[in-house]
Amino acid sequence: MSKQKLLLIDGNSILNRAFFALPFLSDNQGRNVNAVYGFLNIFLKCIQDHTPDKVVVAFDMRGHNFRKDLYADYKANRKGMPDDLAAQMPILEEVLQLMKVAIVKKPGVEADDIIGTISSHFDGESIIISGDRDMLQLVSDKVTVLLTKRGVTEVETVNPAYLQEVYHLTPKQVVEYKALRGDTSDNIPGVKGVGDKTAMQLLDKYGDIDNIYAHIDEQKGALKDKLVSDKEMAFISRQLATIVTSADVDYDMASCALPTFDTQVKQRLEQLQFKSILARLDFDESVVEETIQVESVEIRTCSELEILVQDFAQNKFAFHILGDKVYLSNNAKKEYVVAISDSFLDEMSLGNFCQIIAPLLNSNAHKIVYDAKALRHNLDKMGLTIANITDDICLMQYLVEYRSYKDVESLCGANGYEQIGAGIYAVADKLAKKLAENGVEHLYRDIELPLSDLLYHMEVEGVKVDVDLLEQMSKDFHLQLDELTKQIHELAGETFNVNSPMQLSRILFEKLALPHGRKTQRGYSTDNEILESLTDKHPIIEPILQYRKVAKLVSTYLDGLKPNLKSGKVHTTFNQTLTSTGRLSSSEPNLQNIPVRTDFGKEIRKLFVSKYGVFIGADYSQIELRLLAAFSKDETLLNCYRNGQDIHTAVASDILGVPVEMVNSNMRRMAKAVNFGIIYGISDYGLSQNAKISVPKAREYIKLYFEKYPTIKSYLDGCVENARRDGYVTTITGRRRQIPEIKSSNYNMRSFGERAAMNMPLQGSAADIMKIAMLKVDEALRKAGLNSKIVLQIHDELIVDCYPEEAEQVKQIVKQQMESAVELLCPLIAETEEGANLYEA
DNA sequence: GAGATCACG
DNA sequence: ACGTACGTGATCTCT
Repeated sequence: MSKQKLLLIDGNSILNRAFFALPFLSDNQGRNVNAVYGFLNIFLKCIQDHTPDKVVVAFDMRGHNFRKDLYADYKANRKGMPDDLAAQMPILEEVLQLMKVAIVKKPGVEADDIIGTISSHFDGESIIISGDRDMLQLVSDKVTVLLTKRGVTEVETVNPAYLQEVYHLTPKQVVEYKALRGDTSDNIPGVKGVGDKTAMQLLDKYGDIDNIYAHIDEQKGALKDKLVSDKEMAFISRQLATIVTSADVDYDMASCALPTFDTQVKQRLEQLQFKSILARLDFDESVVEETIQVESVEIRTCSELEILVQDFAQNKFAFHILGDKVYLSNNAKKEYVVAISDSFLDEMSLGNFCQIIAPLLNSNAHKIVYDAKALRHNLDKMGLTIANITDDICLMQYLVEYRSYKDVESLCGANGYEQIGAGIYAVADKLAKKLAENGVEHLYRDIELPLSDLLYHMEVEGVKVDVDLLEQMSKDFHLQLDELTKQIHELAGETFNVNSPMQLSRILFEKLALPHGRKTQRGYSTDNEILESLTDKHPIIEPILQYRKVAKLVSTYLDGLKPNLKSGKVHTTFNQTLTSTGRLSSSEPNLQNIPVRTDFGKEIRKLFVSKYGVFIGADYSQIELRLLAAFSKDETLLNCYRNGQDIHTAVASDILGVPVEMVNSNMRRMAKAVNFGIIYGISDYGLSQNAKISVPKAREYIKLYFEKYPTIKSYLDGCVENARRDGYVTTITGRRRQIPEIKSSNYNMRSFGERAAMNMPLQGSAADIMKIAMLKVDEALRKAGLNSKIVLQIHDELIVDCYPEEAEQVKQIVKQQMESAVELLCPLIAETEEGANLYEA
């Protein structure tokens, strides 16, 4: 499991800041709730901005002596809490409890000590939010402190580098600084007469107060007198400022989950009249789940299983395999579990089980499953097949709420089911309702569900690899690598690992003192762009660039392919429920990123060869730009496509104001970059980077583009508006993507949300259309009695492994079906290619 | 396990 | 003034 992120909130500090920063704010009973409001605002903002996995709020408990009694006086001197603020404490605690947020407090332990203790014991990244500068001593590689500024929602993000740069302090020196300077707001006395400057000078020279007093004779005049007379104060102050990281507090990390927003929370916030908070939260309106009691029956004997099979065959039932257990259920309250033995001597041996269950799996009964495609592969290994899968809750969940549960247990668990058999059965009903509410039943039933079946067959079919050529290429490339390595080491004057960006950075920018670009965590960036800018500066660059290219190809596509080979074929896995836009992804091996852009890389494509004779490759021409034209109804672009004109040339002509005949390749390239930028949700900086032009120049092009195509501007603005209003955007089939970032107060996050809102309808609709096309192509091939098979989908491209005698017909079918997948305001064009391997096709 | 880098659409 | 293009996966090194 990856390292978790923990958000720790200094409850009193934030509540206090909010109270003094905000004007009176009345709830429905006329009580002031300004501090609660301010607290929740910053609390929710932090969760949104920092996406923690765990959240804890720490509070002081007033009325108890804090920390060492000796110093209690100083702390007790703090201004007592105004009644108006004290009255808000229980309200806040109540709201946090409703949100199921973990609250930690303990008599005699201060909130900052609680935070210090929890963060220092937490095995992951901690983010602390507080208004108290004492907290800065906790800053480390693993701990970031967000310091509230004057207002409340503005924060200063402090990490060790920032602390050094802005405050010129190390985390340890924070307490030393306080010991000298004091802090009136926190009633830390410090040394009278020592201010900011003096404290810094002293620390700079001596490091800490022990050392200052050890060399006290080096001081003179008034400063020495002040230091000597307040020596005790300095040490007391230091102790006061020091946060305890080993306090005795009880907390359970497992219960520190993210806040939940259910109907109860909503009602309470309505009473408090927190309208803006209500507007930004997505409430889970469903009734609060409780664990649902399920009767779980073990099936031990063959005769029991036989009876069950009889009973279920007329039915609708859920079926799942996990490890050596099989779960069956036709009822949300009861399930049957069969443990399959791997010993053929046992009653419930794999053989016996398969024999009995096979008729049920192939019966007409409606089967409800989790991840049908994986299940089919699983059954394959047992020599079983399954027919009539009518629901796949994994696909359903993906269409309702993208990528929230990664396995069947968590999906069932989230719906109150610990038993997955009954859970799958019950969840299917719930999700069916949600699909209907979201208007994506058609997408589910007519696209994703049948596609799962097609993808299964594509995966099984696999792609043949020319193993001899693979060995040959691997050998050749390794030789080249050795050669290059030798050359690089000679030019560097020492041996080092060229694969290590860190070592390479040292060689290039320290040893050879070449001009460096941006920094990374461990050195200076050595990526392609930087290296290319250095080609003229040193002869070592050229072989390094070459090395990089070859090493990548060898490790990923030659050596990396070998573990995936099964009898001369590779069988990728298409992930159907992973991307946020609705695209597929491919893994083990990824066959959606076989090199194509460079001649050198293209060689790799020769490794993938047709099993039946030839590959037919078919790709959509500029599908996303066509969708942009169609969705925005921009007549200029639509006509361009209707007349079969070159879009990039047309756009170049339009925005640069030159006749089409005058557009040169450079101008066309620029227009192409702009067109891509539009699809990605344009920004001047992004375009400038990609097109290698200045930011003002990029800005100018974007401005010209939108002036020329105002309908596109308003279409894209509309996407952003939709996302802001509804919290999501949709594709041509109604597929949704939630975009919570759009409401973020963080500029970067919000901008990202806006770009995603513009991109997703285009990228996602293209994905939808391709999925429809795949189903149509597959169906048409079978109807025509052809044996050629779709083997790959690469987003806008299909690869069919084809019998030579079927080639012409296949080509025609693929093109025809792809182009007619949906009806748009402009034509959809697919172009086909043919060849014995992926290089040619 | 995270970050850097680079392969693709 | 902010600091960026959208969507992925694999491999390597270093912590």
